[in-house]
Amino acid sequence: MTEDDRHSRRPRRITAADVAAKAEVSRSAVSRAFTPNAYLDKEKRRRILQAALELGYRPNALAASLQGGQSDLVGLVVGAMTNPYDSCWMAAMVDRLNAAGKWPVALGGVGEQTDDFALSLLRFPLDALIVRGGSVGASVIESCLKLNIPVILSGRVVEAEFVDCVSCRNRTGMAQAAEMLLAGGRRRIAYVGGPGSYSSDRERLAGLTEALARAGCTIHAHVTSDFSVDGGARAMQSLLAAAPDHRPDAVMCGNDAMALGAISYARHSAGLRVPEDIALVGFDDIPMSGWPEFNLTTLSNPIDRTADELMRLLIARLRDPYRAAETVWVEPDLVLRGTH
Amino acid sequence: MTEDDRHSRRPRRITAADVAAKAEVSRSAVSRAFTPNAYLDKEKRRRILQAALELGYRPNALAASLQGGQSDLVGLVVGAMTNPYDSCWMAAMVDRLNAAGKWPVALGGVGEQTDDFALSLLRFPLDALIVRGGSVGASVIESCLKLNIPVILSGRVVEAEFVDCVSCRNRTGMAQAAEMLLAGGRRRIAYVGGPGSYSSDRERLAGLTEALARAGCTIHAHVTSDFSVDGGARAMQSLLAAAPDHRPDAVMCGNDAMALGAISYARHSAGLRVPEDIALVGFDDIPMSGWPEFNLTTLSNPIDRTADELMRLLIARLRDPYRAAETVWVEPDLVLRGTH
DNA sequence: AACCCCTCTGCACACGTGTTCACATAATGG
DNA sequence: CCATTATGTGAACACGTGTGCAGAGGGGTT
Repeated sequence: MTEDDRHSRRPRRITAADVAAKAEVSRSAVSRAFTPNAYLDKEKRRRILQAALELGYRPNALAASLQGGQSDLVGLVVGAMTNPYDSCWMAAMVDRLNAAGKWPVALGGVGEQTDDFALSLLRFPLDALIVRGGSVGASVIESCLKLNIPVILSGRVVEAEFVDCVSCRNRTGMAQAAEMLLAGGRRRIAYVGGPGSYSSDRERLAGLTEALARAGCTIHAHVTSDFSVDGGARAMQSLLAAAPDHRPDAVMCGNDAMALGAISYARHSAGLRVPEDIALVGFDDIPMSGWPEFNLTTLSNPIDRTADELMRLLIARLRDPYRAAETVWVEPDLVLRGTH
Repeated sequence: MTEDDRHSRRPRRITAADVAAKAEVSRSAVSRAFTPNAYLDKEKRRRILQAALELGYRPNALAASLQGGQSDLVGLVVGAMTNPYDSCWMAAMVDRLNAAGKWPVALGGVGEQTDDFALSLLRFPLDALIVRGGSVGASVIESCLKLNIPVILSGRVVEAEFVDCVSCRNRTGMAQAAEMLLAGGRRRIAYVGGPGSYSSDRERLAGLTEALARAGCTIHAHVTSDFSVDGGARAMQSLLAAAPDHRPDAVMCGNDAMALGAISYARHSAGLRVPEDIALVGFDDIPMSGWPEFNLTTLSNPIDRTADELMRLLIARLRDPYRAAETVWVEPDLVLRGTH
């Protein structure tokens, strides 16, 4: 060992062999001391655990997982973590995974770069990969399946073996909200959506379009944005740039974040009254939407229910890797507040 | 292999041996094909990579890390992920860690349970553990050091070998804000803090107390809450329960989340004008505080700067595990908006 | 005494990878 | 022609763990 090595090389982790040496037993005995139902003399086990405690020893979970068991690592691909819904979703999932003894390896961001990251993530022997929305491409899912890593999707449905899904019924939910607006006399209904690449966004748009068609209307305007608060404000700005009698009398947003930005712009920048001058409806029912400042009418996209189902699918998949793929549909509820 | 095994046992992951068999080369050659500067026939490497692509093979990072290298796994302990500041902090860290080729293993929650979780997390050979605020106890830090896992703290300072820290100058920042309120004529200044177990909260309270003392004042009231929006609203409710001439004319909050809840309660439930009837100051400058609905005067606790420094400390620590512990202080800026 | 069961223990292996080592072949230089 | 170097290759090992296997005792039963 050179001088350089001694100083820059990382110090070794304490191993079972170190504990064995200190407790003057074999290395096997140390391993057995940490295995609940293994034959081991009581006194010996006590001595080993004592030595382990003093040294701060913990079995290396990675080395153990090499033996063919589970690694307890679960990939968690979140979309845009600055988005309030995604961030709540992540909090809910991290809590549940921790409680179930699983460890989420987090991956954020959106776009092509995320695909590259996700592929690097697959270097780890994950028990499963949980993906929020359309944050990764089909190639990632394909790679997972080749590696025998089960995939669980939240907010998107892909029909494939070993791919379980939880999704909200976007179309019927959106239609329900549109009918409510029509019943309230609104006729010039605009839609502020996200990038067309998101299937959830396409479904929400479809639900709106169909409900309007049933009432003999068409969509008044369609602006695409980016699911962010600022993006919602910009979208509202462009909608209000039309001549006054061509302005929409209601705006449905693809998610709550954009709806909040839109409300803010309408009230504080355009000086409009909500809902008197213009109605606004969101989608997701994030906590902020219930605050008195916004009091947003929206569709609930229940995170707790979704997270519970995701965990149920995960556990079931780990118990039986060959079970048939399952898709769970979650019903959105119309939450009537003060902006319609 | 029994019938039961075939159906319930998890399918094996593709290994280098599988690729070697398919490409009709030795397993060593496969390993070399994925090592940039290894001697290997060009044509052979091409054939191996082709076979790997078809099988979807990826080297198992865990097995590789057994050799003594880095695992590229970094523990990331977040406090309350539903808290907007913590959630922004997490987003910033996850993005940076991904970009640096590190993988955050996330752990949320607060309290004793978190300590247990954190200890389980240490079963993995982490390159480092990054901890936000006071979310884990001293025993966890001690365990890390025994296992030679470096610890990096954000928002708390612990003086110990191999423990690097990034912290905001809470005391001077808070004092600066208090002086601004005093200069504006406020005299009955109350504080809404978090649980006293948080050192950042104690420092903020100390800064306020000192500034008041210099002006010959004392703190008007001190309510402890939980750093949440709802908690801020409840705290404001209890402050306003006093007889009108004993109500505070200014409230400083331990973080922005509580300040937003307090504003909301003051305006919508108590019918007060902010800042005419009562001034409000927060701490953190989360994005929401800049929205026109709130327009909160606050102290910036710059997340980008903090995250950059945390990453710098991480990289430096991995490069030289024996370097001296370093503490970085980040200066908060007073952000004057409309609530003071 | 002969036999068996139960408890306890250490050796040895497997897991998947990167790398060292010894060796083989080809190319180059004199 | 030989000597030297450059390039390519597979066997073997180390990493840290859990467990199968065989053996060693001890105690009880026939």
